[in-house]
Order: sequence, then C-alpha cells, then structure tokens
Amino acid sequence: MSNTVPALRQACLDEAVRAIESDGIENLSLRKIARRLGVSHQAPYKHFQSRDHLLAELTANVFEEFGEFMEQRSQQAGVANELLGMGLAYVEYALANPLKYDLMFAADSPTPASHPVILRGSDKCYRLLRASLGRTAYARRPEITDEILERDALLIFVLIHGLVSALTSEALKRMPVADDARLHAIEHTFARIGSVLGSPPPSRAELNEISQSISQAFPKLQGA
Amino acid sequence: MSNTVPALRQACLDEAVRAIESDGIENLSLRKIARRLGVSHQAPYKHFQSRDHLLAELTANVFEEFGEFMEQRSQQAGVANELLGMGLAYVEYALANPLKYDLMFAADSPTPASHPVILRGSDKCYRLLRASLGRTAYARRPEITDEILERDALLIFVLIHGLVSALTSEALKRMPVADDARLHAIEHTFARIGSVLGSPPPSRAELNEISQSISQAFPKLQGA
DNA sequence: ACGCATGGTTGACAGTGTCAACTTATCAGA
DNA sequence: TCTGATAAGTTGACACTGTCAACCATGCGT
Repeated sequence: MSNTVPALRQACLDEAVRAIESDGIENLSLRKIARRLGVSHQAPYKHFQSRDHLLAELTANVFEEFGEFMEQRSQQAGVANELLGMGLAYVEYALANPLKYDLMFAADSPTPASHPVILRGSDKCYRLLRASLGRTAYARRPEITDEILERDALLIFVLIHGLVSALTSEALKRMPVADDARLHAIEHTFARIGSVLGSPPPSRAELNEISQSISQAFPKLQGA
Repeated sequence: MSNTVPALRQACLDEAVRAIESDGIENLSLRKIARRLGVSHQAPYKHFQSRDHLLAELTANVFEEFGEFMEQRSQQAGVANELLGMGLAYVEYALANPLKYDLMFAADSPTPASHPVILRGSDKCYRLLRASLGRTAYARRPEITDEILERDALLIFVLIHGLVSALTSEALKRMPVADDARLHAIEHTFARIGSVLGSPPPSRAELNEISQSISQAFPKLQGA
C-alpha cells in the first residue's frame, strides 16, 4: 500500500505528548524525541517540516480527542442535560489534561495561524457547542433569534474557557481569592449559566443535579 | 546613595518589553537584549539571576501598570459605573497589550510559582475588583453574603478573562464563530454581566450606556 | 538494469541559557 | 592614604536547541 503511515511519524507524535506532559510544552525538543526513540536527530524532520509543524499536528489530534470526549459525554448525559454534560466534560478534560488544553488554546507558541491542519479538530468542537445549545429549551424561546443564539454560544464558551483558564492559571493561584470561592468555582459557574441565558435561577432540584454531576466528575478537586 | 538602581537593570527591563512586543514573548533572549544595549552577553546576569527572573520582574511591573490603569479608569467612570468602567478598562488594556496580558496570565513560560515578586502587582488587581464589586447596589442586596460576593467576584473575573482570552486566542480566531457574534462579543458580555449577578436584564438606557462606553473605548474593533 | 523517491544518517552553523574566571572601578574603614 | 571588599562588566567555554546540507540505503516502477 502506498498510504501507510510511517511508524516513526506516529512514534514521534506519541513521544511528543509524553514529553510535553512531563517537561512542559515549551521544553519540547525534536532532538530529545529523536534521542528517546533511539534515532538520529534529523529523522523527525523527514516527517515534520519543523517543530511548529509537529506541534500543529499534535494540536489537531488533541482537538479531535477533545471533541470526541465532549460528544460522548454529552450523549451519555441524555437530552435534558446534554449541554450541562458537555460543559462538565469540557472542564473535566481541561483539568485532567492542562497541557493538552494549553496546546489548543494558549496564545503563544503552538498555533501560528499558518497551520490550517488544526482546523480539522477545532471546527468540530465549536459546532458541537452550538448544536447542543440549539437543542435546549432556551433555543425554543421566541425571542431567541439565530443571531442571539450565536452570541450566546460564544458567551458560554467565553465563560467555560475563562473558568478553566482561571483554575489553571498560575497567576490566579497566587491571587487573594477566597478559598471557598475557588473551591466552588465550577459549581458556581454552572449554577449561573442559566441566568446568563436569561433563564430564571435554577431550582433546588436543578442545583442538586449540578452539584451531583460535579462531585461525580471531580471526585477530588484538583490540587497543585 | 547606596540604593540607586543600576541604569543597566532598568534598561534591560525596558528593552525587554520592546523585544517582547516585536518578537513575541518566547523569542525573548537575554543575549539579544545585551546586544541591543551594546553590552556583553553576561552583563544582564549581574542584575537578573536568570531569564525567568527577568520575566518575573517584568510581569510584576506589568501587573502594577495594569492595576493602575484599571483603578484610574474606574475612578473616572464615577460611582455609578465604577465596575463597568473597570471591566472595560480590563478589556481595553488586554486588547491593546496582548503580549503584556500573556505575560500576566499565560500558563506556560513566564510565571513559575517560584517567583513571589509577582504578587506585588497581582494582589492589588484582584482586590480592586472585589472592592469595586462591594460598592455596587448588588452588594447591598440582603441575600448577598460575603461568601456569595467572593464567588461572584471570581465569576466576573472568569467571564472577563475568558472574553479577553477568547478574543485573542489564535484557536478561536479560526473557529466557525459567526462574524456578528465575534464583533459584538464585548457588548454582549457586558450586557449580560448583570444577569450573571441575578439582576434583571438591563434597561434600554443601560444598554445604550454600555454600547456608548464600548464604542468610546474601542473606536475600531481590533483586527488581526 | 536503471533511476529515483523515501527514510534514514552524519556534520555543520548560528543561536540560546548559564557556569566560571578575570578585570575594573568604586567606595568604606583601617 | 592605603587596603580590601564588593558591584558591574568582560571574555570564554559548555551543552543544548532548530535547521540546512550532503550523503547513504532500500525498494519500487519502468
């Protein structure tokens, strides 16, 4: 077959995620990968034009994994809680894989605009959110036009992304945020998402639903 | 005087922000700074233990600048609009200085937890937000306990930080977000902050106030 | 049998952070 | 005034990085 993927290419990608997760993303070095794979320092360059191209490929893969994770979780949650399930999956994935999350959304190194490969996975993620939002009761309210729905989809992303970003930001860890606020950040955020969309505050029962889902998804709220 | 700050030290810091703003933060090199200042490659090390120590110092300065900017703007806005003024100042500063913003909040390189210098400025920023929130009508509602206020302060930070982060993220620039939603993201977010805090939706007049402040702060919504 | 693309090699170059050692100059205290 | 220490700046080296260039093997289509 002419389309078999060379083994080394995949091995590089695999080793790269291991390296990133142990040494951090900006300490990733193609030479180190080559060394660990017992191969010459130039071998990876036969499969990736440059370090950034490898990063971009990796990012695309992570986006796909991320999207699949969210899709699966939101389906498991059932129609009524689809959006909540997806949101929690988002946070769960991000907190469990902070470096992969950085790969996707950190402004700096990994994702120059010149690597369209990345679209492969990132498109899907956003469509997932919008589609899910479109299926909620909220979307059936008469005043919710397509335009408003689009704006609110972005707003929800902003909120959840901000939550994750704040929870993993080194800066915020050091700010004088009350411990209670930090501990309940996820719960509090999800409890207020309805209000953001103009729904009445959640009922006692809905709040319990949320708390329960959260304590299930985050048995131990992450430490360092 | 024994406490005069060496000129080279300040020159390094100044040159560093210039370098960062032209070449990006991870391309900052102490050697390049030394070269541009016409000085040997080791001279900066007499003033900064390591590259990261310089970055940390820089970050502390930026945090202070950021805090002062927000404080000033929120005072200008007057008591009634203090919080709105501060929020807009936050976004304005971040969009005008994306690399400085990264310096403060990017997870990766600049801010290892081992550089307590940074607290110097970051503490103040958060206290500013909480104090400002504490002076609003919202805070005088009987059901708003200290605990809730703390949680909401964090929630507001999450929302605004997420907004900025989304607007500057390379990933999001490429996602299939509707143009209208992107263009009105700031406006939409601020229009909904009240709802997040459980206030009734803003009146027509309040919405106009917001739009006006925004178009004043962002004469041209930023391009690339 | 030939040629040639593919995947691999070694070698070099410029650039980086950082350690170490050497040179000054400045300034305090004897 | 001499002395010595300390701060500020120098040169030199080392290990590391990404990447260019050239070379070598293998295997496949003509």
